[in-house]
Amino acid sequence: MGRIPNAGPEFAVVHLLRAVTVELDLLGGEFAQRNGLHPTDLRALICLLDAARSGTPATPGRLGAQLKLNSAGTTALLDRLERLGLVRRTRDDKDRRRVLLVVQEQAVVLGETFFGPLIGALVGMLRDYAPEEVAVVQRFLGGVAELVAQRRQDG
Amino acid sequence: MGRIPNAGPEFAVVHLLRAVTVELDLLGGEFAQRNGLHPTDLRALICLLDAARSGTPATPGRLGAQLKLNSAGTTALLDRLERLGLVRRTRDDKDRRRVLLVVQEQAVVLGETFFGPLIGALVGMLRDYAPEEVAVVQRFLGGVAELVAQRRQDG
DNA sequence: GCTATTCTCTCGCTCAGCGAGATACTTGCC
DNA sequence: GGCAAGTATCTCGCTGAGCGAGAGAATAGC
Repeated sequence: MGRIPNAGPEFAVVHLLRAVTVELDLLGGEFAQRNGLHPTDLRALICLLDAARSGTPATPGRLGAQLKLNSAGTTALLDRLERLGLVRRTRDDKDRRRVLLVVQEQAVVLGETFFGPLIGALVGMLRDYAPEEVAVVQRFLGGVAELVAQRRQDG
Repeated sequence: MGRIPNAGPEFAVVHLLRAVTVELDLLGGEFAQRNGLHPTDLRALICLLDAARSGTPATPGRLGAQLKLNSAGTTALLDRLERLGLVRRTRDDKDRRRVLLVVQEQAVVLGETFFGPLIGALVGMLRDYAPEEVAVVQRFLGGVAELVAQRRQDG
């Protein structure tokens, strides 16, 4: 092909990064399928668990925006999650137009089943890294996240 | 929450890694939509471009296996890609049961449009890193890819 | 009170992907 | 050679995720 230059450690990093995301996607997809849910459901669960952890109130609107679903798709998604007993809808008494999403215990367990071992393995791997090296990795990942987020904004 | 321990630089790395994959997924999805194709189509394109680059002959069967699609889904995917002029099907004269997938110039251009700027930005970012630091990042990403791939095999 | 707006849900639709099975070609065994 | 078994791809009918349009319910601003 030869249009995209393709040599040197920088390009190795790019390729590895892509390989990592592909592998993680596939892992997530397989886990989702084993547990009778769809990749979107798993992503939704991640968002909801993150929101719960950070104390942000979760609502259908917010979730739909994060996942780039329209309202109809979001409703269908929540119907699935509620049917599986992972989430419960509650009316917000402060603003009764809103629905608050309460993550159920089972969802936490599920998230743990998926991420727990992964985190464990990763932490184990990082034990072989010196603190400065961990800091480098951290700086790099932060940079990539920022860079990609910026590209998304530029459209 | 509190079940998943959640402090220290290792956990920052885990969270960043997840954030990166989520952002990259979303970026890919948005790019796909802008160009009238689906996330799966983009992933297929990546596989096909990789195969072309490495000289591996691409066939529907191989592609379907990589993307975890069954044969019907793979056929539909290729119909889309062919209709868009990104791929052409050719009979293999060595084994006339097979179909060889030829990536069209337009697909290369498309891949470049997506990855080119991203690679450029990443390479730019890596200019601020010392060679040893790039090596650390490389080692880390390689380790993660291997780790995830292994987890996928254990099922 | 009345209109704007905001948040969620319902309805009808399109189309990606699945399971089952058809089709075409190759390989191996007699 | 000819027939059975195996392999690669495609066709058909279906399920269901997600979209667009718009309805319903509650709030905010005048």
